[in-house]
Amino acid sequence: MYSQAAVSLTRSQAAPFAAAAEPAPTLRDLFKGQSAETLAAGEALFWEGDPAGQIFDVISGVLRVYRIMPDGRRAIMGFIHPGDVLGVSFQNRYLFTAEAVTEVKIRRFARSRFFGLINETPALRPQLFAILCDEMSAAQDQMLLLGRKNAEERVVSFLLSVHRKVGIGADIELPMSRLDMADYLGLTMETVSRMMTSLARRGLIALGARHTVTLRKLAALREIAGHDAEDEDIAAAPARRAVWPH
Amino acid sequence: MYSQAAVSLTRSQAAPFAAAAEPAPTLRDLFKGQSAETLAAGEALFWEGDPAGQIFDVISGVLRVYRIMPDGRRAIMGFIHPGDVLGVSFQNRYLFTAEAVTEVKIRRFARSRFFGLINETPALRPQLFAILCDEMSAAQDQMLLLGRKNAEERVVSFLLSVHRKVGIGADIELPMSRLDMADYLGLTMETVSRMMTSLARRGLIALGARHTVTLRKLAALREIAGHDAEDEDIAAAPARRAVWPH
DNA sequence: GCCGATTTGTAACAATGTGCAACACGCTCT
DNA sequence: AGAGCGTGTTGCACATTGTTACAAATCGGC
Repeated sequence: MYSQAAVSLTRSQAAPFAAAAEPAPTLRDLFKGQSAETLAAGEALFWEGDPAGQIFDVISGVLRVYRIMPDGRRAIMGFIHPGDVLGVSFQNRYLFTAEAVTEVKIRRFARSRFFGLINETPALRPQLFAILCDEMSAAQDQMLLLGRKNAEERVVSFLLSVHRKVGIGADIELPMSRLDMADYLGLTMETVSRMMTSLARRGLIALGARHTVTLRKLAALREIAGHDAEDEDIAAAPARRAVWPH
Repeated sequence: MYSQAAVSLTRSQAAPFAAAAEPAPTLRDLFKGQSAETLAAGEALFWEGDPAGQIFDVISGVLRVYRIMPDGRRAIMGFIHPGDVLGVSFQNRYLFTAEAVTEVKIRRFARSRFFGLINETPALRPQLFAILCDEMSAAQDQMLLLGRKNAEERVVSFLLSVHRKVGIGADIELPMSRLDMADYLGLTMETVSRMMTSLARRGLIALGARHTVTLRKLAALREIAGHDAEDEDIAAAPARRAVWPH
């Protein structure tokens, strides 16, 4: 579940590098030696405009990344989950703020060292490229959602994408607030709430404890979301192999 | 003017590579040897789902890149201008259709060869990275626009971004139709039309021949667009130097 | 330079989503 | 267990944008 700036490597690194001379390192291996840090819910990891000095491996918890307009309007560009790498696609400065939604555990890595290793290690380059392509792909999905889907479609698309990313059976956890969802989906808190209620009333979902939702009729939900969303599992999986394009 | 998948290198390649042993090649130099092709207005360069076999250097003309929903709704992800490189940020397949808005001249380059050269030529790698970062940055701007700006702000932001990209003095050319603009801005043709009329009535812009607009009060327009847009000239320019992050 | 086709502009009306306010629910603290 | 607070829900009036329909302007041929 992200539209931006972070991409799960659990899949992207799945490519077979058996042919390489030494055991091919994966990007996430780089973080192995780094010590873990903990952020409390609500704490910022970095701010829009900060010099982009580090990249981050998310071990646990969820973050939101967002930009704010001068008058206070907020647009959340994505939610960052465990397994995602955050802060890669910047040149000089971070272009959004990253903030913990829940308690979060991360590992840091200096960008200079990161790009030094990329430069020295051919096997890492397709993986970096894969991250950036996946980010773009997610951003495109989000532009389609924001530009052309109605409120219900947006909410359902969101639920399905969370389900795909971190769903356990038919249940999903939504650790973020309704306001976070609204700022991600280009809606208001109230509209999100109304859509959730409406979906529940029709038996498409069931609202459990606070942040838990059960997707009761996956097929119907996919129908509403309009292609993409969950089908991507099949459609996009091949594209996630981290092999240099050929 | 793009939100997606293509980035001008005229700026990105500006970094001084004087220190390099041999004259450092720039990405766009790669296309030098390729023969130019012409597309008529309305012709597609490639389709969403096609195997991503080539990248393209746009010499002249404008293209639109878009995705279509099963029911026909269309979301334009960006407009591609001369100097942009198109088709880079894909793994296996193109994720959108690219179609000529005007007559277009392009040069092709096989992706396999492209990435081979990237692998062999360290100086090209920061440039590729810069392209991808600029694409992400543009996509983020667009998500903010689609998620949180109203119709007037969207239209003004668009006019300013066209002005920044290809404006001559206060005049801009809008080769695309109102429908194209609408599908790019998440609005309807009629709303775009209304906003343009309203801006003209208030003297902020002047509507010339069909596809020509004069920005009469830049300051006021920038105020409406809400930060970003045109200020980026100053803010983002440093980020466009194609140096490997350090 | 004229004619038909296409695109754009305008206006009346409808619908979706918003804004506000009241209220309910659930969690935490004591 | 109960008070208090933050968060979520719901109803209603309203605004912005979408729809529909039609008029006007522009373009592309001939």
